[in-house]
Amino acid sequence: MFVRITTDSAPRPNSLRDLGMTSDSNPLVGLSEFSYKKGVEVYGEKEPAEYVYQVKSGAVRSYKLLSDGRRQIGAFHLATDIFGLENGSEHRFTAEAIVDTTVRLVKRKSLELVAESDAMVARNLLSMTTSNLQHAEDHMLLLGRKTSLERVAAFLLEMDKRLTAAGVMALPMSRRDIADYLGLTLETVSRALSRLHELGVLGFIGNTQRQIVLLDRHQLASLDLTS
Amino acid sequence: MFVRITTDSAPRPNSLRDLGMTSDSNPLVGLSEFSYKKGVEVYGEKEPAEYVYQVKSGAVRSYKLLSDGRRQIGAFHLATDIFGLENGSEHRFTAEAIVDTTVRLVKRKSLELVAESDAMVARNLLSMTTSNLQHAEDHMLLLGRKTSLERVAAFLLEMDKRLTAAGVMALPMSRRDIADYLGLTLETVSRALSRLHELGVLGFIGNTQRQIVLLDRHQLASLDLTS
DNA sequence: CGGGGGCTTGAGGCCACTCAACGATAGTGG
DNA sequence: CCACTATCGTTGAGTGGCCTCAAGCCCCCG
Repeated sequence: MFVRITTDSAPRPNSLRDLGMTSDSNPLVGLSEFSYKKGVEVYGEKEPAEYVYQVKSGAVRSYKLLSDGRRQIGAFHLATDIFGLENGSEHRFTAEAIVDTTVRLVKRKSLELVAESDAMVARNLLSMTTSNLQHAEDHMLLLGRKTSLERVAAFLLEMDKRLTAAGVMALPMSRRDIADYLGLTLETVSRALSRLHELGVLGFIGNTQRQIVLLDRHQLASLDLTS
Repeated sequence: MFVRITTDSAPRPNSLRDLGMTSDSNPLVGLSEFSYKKGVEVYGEKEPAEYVYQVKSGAVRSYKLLSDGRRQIGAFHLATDIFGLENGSEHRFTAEAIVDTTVRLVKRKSLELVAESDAMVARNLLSMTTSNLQHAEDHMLLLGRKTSLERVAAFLLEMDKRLTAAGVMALPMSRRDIADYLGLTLETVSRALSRLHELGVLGFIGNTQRQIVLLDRHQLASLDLTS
C-alpha cells in the first residue's frame, strides 16, 4: 500500500568519544551532539539500541513497517523530546529525521550504569517509559475507534500543545506522515483539514500548507471526543 | 455506537488487612486474594490506583470509553498476568472481570516502598512497564494498518501463545470483546472467523463457539503480515 | 525554466459497518 | 424438568466512510 523510500546514508555516531554522565535530574543535559539531514535514518527497527537521543532542534518520526510497505508512525519527537529509550537491547521502531535535525545523545550503557546506583535516575527512566506507554494507550483508542475528523482534530490539539509559537503551528511533517500517524491516507487527512478550514476552525498562513492557525480550539476539542 | 452495560456492585477490597511484602523477584507472590464475578468492575478509569493485581484464575479486560460509548480494549489479562500497575496515581483504564476471576493484590504504596530500596524490584517494575509498552506499540500497528482478517489472525496467534491447552484454545471473551480489542465490529470478527474456518485454518469444538482449535498455524501466521 | 514533490480535489470502488433476522445456548423461575 | 427469556453468535442485504486512482495546481529547487 505504502512504499517507503529511505535515503540511508547516515553517518553513525560511532566515532564519538565516550561521554561523561551527569547525575542531574535531566539525564541528557550537556552531552554530545549529532545532526541528521532531512529523511535520514537515525536507527532502524531491530538494530541494537546503543544510544538514547534527545531532540535539540528539528523533528523525528518513529515508525513500524509491514512487509508490504504499510507504515504506522508511533510518535513524532520534537524539540526536548527523548527517544530511542529501550529497555531491551533492540530498537522497536525505525527513527528518521523529518527535517534537518540535531540531537543530543548518550550511550545507553552508561545511562543504565548510572541508574543502577542513582535511584533518582532510575525513577526518571520509569517515568519516561510510563509517559510513552500512556501516549500509546491513548493512541490505540484513536486508531481503533475514532473517525477521520476526530483523529485529525486530536492530532492538531496534540501538536498545538507541543509546538505552537505566536499562535501559529508550523508542522514539520507532511500529510503522508500525519496520515501514517493517524491510520488514514493522506487524501483523507487533506480532506479533513479542508473541512476544518471551511468550518472556520483553522486557517492557513503563507504559501506553504504547513503553517496552521487554530481559530477555535474549543470547537476543535468538541470534534475530538474525549474519553 | 456501542453502549456498555456495567454491573457495578463490586465489593471493594478495602477491608483487606495490610499485606506483608516479599522482596522476591516475583513481587506478587503469596499475597491476599480477591474474587470478582463475571462482568464486575475491578477498578475504573481515573480512579486512584491503590492496588496492583495479578490474575490467579479467570480473565480481565482493560478498556477506555469515548463519551458516546465506543470502546477500545487495550489488553486482556489472563492467568499470571499483572495489571493495574500505574506509575501515576490514577488508573488509565477501566478493568472488568470477563468471567469469574480471582486475583492476588498488593498495595501500590508498599510496592513502591520496596522498589525504593530494592533495585531488583525497581528493575522488574521497569521491565513490566516496558512489556506493556511493547504490546501497545504492536497493537498500534495492528489498529492503524491491518485488515480485518489480519487482525483476527494476529489475535488468534496471540491467544494461542497464552492459553492453549491440549491443542484447544478456550476463549474467555465474547465476539464483542474481541471486536473492541481489534477495532472492528462483532459481525466482522464473526465473518473473519467463519472465513478462517472455511479455509481450514481453524476448527470449532463442542457446542459453544469459544473453543477453537488451530489447525494450521503456519497459514494463520502468513495471513497476519508481520513487521 | 523545466521537473518533481507535496497538496488538494473529484470520481468511483470496496471493505467494514449498520440493520436485521434467525438459531443456539445458557441462565431463571415455575 | 421444562418453558421462558436474555444473551451470544452467525449470516444476509444494503449503506457509507474511507481508500484508490487520477488530474491539476503550486511551490521549491536544481
